[in-house]
Amino acid sequence: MAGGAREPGRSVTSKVLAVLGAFDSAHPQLSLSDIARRSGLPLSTVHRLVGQLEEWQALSRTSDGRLRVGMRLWELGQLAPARLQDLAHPWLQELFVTTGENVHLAVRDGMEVLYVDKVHGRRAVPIVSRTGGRLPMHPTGVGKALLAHEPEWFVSSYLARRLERPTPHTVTEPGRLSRELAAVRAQGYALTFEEMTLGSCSAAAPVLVGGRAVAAVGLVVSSRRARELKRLVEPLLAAADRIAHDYARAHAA
Amino acid sequence: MAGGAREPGRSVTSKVLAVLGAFDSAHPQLSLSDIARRSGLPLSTVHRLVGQLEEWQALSRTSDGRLRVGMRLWELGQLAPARLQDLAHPWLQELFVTTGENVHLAVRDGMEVLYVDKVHGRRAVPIVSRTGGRLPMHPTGVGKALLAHEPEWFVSSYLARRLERPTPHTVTEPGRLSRELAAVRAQGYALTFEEMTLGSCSAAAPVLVGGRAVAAVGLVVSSRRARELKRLVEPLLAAADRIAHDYARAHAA
DNA sequence: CCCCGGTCTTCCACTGAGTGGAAGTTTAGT
DNA sequence: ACTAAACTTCCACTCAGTGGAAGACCGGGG
Repeated sequence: MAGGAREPGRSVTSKVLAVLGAFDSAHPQLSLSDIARRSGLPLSTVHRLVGQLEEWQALSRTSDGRLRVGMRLWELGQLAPARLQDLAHPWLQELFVTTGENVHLAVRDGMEVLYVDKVHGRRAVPIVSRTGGRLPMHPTGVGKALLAHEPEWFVSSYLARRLERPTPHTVTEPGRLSRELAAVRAQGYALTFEEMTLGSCSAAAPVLVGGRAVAAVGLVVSSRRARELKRLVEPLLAAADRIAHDYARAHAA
Repeated sequence: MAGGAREPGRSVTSKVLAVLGAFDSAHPQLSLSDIARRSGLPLSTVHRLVGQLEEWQALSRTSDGRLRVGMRLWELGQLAPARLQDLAHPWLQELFVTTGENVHLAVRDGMEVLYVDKVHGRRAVPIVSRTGGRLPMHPTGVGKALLAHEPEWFVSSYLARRLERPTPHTVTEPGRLSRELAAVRAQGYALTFEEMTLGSCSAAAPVLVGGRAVAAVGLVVSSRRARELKRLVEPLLAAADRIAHDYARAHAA
């Protein structure tokens, strides 16, 4: 090779995955050189790999020539274990119908919440979360609901890190946060007010199976209508409960 | 190499993709040797690739040790162009609320329909389609709605092939099928009765933008309640229309 | 007009990552 | 205990992948 295999030798597969990994919810479309930068691979290598991925429709081009995840990957992604979503969706559905608000389902992944399903109507509040998206745990309702039911050691290692502060209302002080989590455990649900986005607030309940929170259901409403959240807590808890019930039954079988 | 590079030399990337491509909606979980068989790659190669993919959580193991698409790929898939889904979802939502039936959205991909979104309640009929799933066009409502608005040459090449016959009610005779398509064009929607699955029937309407069917909206109900479909056609057409309207507006911008 | 900063594409000589047949190991079924 | 199938490991060979560099392309501003 001219430049030749200088690198100690990463496997090709890991390079392919590095290219794909360059995409995330904050960067859904990238130029060739963006990918090279973000993956740390030489441009010529990225160029070749992208070409091959494009051929298979794992990546596709936007109208302005940038790259984005292709239909083929979406299709593949749909095959991922969907037990939780499948069984929860009808209940989210029902919750949406009774409340008319943004409804979503999230699980914990690492130190973040991962949104796995969402039901929303037309006049929904502009909402940050997106199916497949991630957010930190402490400023979100679902995040708090999940965090409150994690073991002690997990919570303290979460709090030990520097916590992001997306709005002035975000609670980042460890002492106050753990008192809040205790309250969430006690009352069975979490409330947030403009802690993630100015203009919206949320209520969330954990889906508890055998004492563990396997997921959380959240409602997001405009902060003008924050007082209405109280009214919505009951159906929210009911939905979380139903999902937990179905989940437990599905796992017994 | 012991056996060594006998093959003329496919790129590693293509092998990775061949492994992923072994998964489809009919085969969401596969054993190592299933993958080898389906991808045509030697077992030892598959073994290594799968190991690397697993490490990255592109694949994961089921409880019984078989492989399935991992969370990471699902997440990635969520980044795929979702304009259509995003804009259609609220209307599907609304259609579900007014009808209470299985609602889904499909597009044409090649000679098949690809289901891209679905809203369903609890007491839904067991339904074959699944988000990300594919079905042939002629036995499904959405398929007929889409096919009816394809250009002449496409329809004839579709009809020229040997058509599957999943139930005794499936219409496969080219003459009769093209007469049906003409009727669909004339009345603006398609009806099917147990053509794909015994026990369920459907109504579907194309989402027409500039004379082209960019997608189709479908309703599936139990065949016992087939007569009720008539009543549901009106909201169905309305939903398809709204989606078409939003779509056209989004594309103008 | 030309030059500059950026992005994308092509080239090519070298070499180690990938290869796959075969042998060994574990698992399941009879 | 025997058989068959699925899985894992091994290893010598070699070609697919490599990446630096040079070239093409595209605006935009002097």
